[in-house]
Amino acid sequence: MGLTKSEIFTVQQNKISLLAKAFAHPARVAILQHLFNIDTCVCGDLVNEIGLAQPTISQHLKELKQLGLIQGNIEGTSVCYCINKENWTNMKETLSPFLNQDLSKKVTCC
Amino acid sequence: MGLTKSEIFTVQQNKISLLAKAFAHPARVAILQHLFNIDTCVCGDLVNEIGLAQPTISQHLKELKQLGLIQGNIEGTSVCYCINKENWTNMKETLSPFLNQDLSKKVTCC
DNA sequence: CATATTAATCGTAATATTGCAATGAACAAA
DNA sequence: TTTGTTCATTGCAATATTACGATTAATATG
Repeated sequence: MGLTKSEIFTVQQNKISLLAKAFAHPARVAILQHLFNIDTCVCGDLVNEIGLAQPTISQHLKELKQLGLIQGNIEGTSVCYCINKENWTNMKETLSPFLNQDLSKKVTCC
Repeated sequence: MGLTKSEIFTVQQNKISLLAKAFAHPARVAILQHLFNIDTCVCGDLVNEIGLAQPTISQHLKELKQLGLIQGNIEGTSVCYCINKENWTNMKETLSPFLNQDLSKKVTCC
């Protein structure tokens, strides 16, 4: 086994879990925070910033790019990464109904 | 390898990634949604509701319980699960600064 | 052209996660 | 006590993820 049974869940449930997976590793959280903190796009200083090897960072960047949360273009010898604003907003709109489910009616009965 | 290097990241980054991991599987998303949707606590109908075997559901419940997002008490032969309101609120407060980082200053420069 | 720089990709090893059959523990009911 | 019900735990197999050395590809620079 070890294979998630995506087909028995709704599209929304799968979407939420895929987006959450992006944040489910501290390196990816750190990468995204760094992309938010710097003024310009990042051009390769992520490897120095975070203490992981270059192929590892590259792999995390690839995952974030595949999800659309970041984007990157080739800029001479280096690649320029930045947050994809539109998709970041869409991500929040997908997660929001789930995270902000109504707690007021809930009774802590156990 | 295959071992996340938690020690090189901040406490906050690790905290965010651990919480995100709770939502990084559609079964756990479905379980939490179900606990929100029903009026009372759930007493074992999760296995019927979601199409996974009982040990699998039990395992996902255990992870959610360890994170504090749900709580459960023994109630006769069955166990009663519900959302832990306080910890759910805390979780949102932990994720919020990360998810709601300021996009307005960002320029999509690549 | 030769060399340096930067980042992606490949290959591989180690650990983590997912899923379930089998079993066990606790309790209720006959 | 015996049986049935419900859920946790164990043990195991399969897949996924994480990490990095080695290599490759692309482009600067001398």
